[in-house]
Amino acid sequence: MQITSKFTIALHIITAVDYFKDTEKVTSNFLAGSVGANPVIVRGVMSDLKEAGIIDISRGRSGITLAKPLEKITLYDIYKAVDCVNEEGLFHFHENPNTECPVGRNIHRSVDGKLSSIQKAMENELKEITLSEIVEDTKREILSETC
Amino acid sequence: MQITSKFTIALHIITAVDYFKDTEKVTSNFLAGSVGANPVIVRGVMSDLKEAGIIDISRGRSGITLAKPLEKITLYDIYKAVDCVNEEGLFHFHENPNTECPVGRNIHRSVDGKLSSIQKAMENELKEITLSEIVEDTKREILSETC
DNA sequence: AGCTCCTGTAATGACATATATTACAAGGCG
DNA sequence: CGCCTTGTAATATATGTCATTACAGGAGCT
Repeated sequence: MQITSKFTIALHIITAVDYFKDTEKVTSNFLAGSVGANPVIVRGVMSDLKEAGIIDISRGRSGITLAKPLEKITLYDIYKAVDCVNEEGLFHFHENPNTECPVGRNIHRSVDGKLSSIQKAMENELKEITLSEIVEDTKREILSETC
Repeated sequence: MQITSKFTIALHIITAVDYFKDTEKVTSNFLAGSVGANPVIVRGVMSDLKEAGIIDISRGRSGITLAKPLEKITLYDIYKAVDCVNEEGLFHFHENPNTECPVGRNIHRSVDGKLSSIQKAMENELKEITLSEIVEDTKREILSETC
């Protein structure tokens, strides 16, 4: 079980949009080349990010730009935008516990709250990290390569 | 993306083993009836729990017993036992970032640590909850039914 | 205005994973 | 010894992810 790679692709896209904004025309094809994925996948992620108000997209020859400053974009925003986890939650409860069994009838109620508080704990961590940290770290890595 | 239902099935199994230990012969078939899943699935989870030293299984006519007191079993133990998340981690990094692109070459390094600290945060929450809480809560729910 | 480049999106296929199901071998308890 | 149970392989189905092809439609450039 793993969270869809659309999540890390989104991080890659935003980082690349910022990094190349002055030197390249940033399009889905360009990004697909950097990410190593199919342009259609990249467009799908772009679409999610646009809906979430994180990037702006223009159809002509302009390319993609950030709609917010990097410090105002958190990992949680991305996580929500690309729909990492569905409405049922991170944990998948088995579907058909037997309602004729006292345990089967009640385990769901007794466990649900605990599981969603665990999920919330993870989501709160996601809210603590902004894209500016990721972009800064990546730039630092790039600089230290050349030494 | 969701964590396999083997996790909640394991919680159900342990709760039922404790709840029925004095009144029923607890076998994979009996448990499968309560869980509402196939006996083979239940045996698979049982097998995982046995390997992790959480339950004891005998093949004869005995059934299943807990190998540890409930207070010493945490959700994290179960999570590890049923292999909810593989070695690569909770997040799935896209496989082929372009090494000829400075961003593609470095994003992995810059993001990895952050993602694994988020995963750890969730796992730490799992360590905080013991099976005795779950069993107690379930029993409380069962009692409050009859009012 | 027209051309070109780009995004938006549907349709399809390959592949992996989750769960169900059948079937049978093998081990322990009475 | 015989029965009941677990252990496990093989197979089927459903679902989800990602790749790929194809094409319609919008935006800017000339």
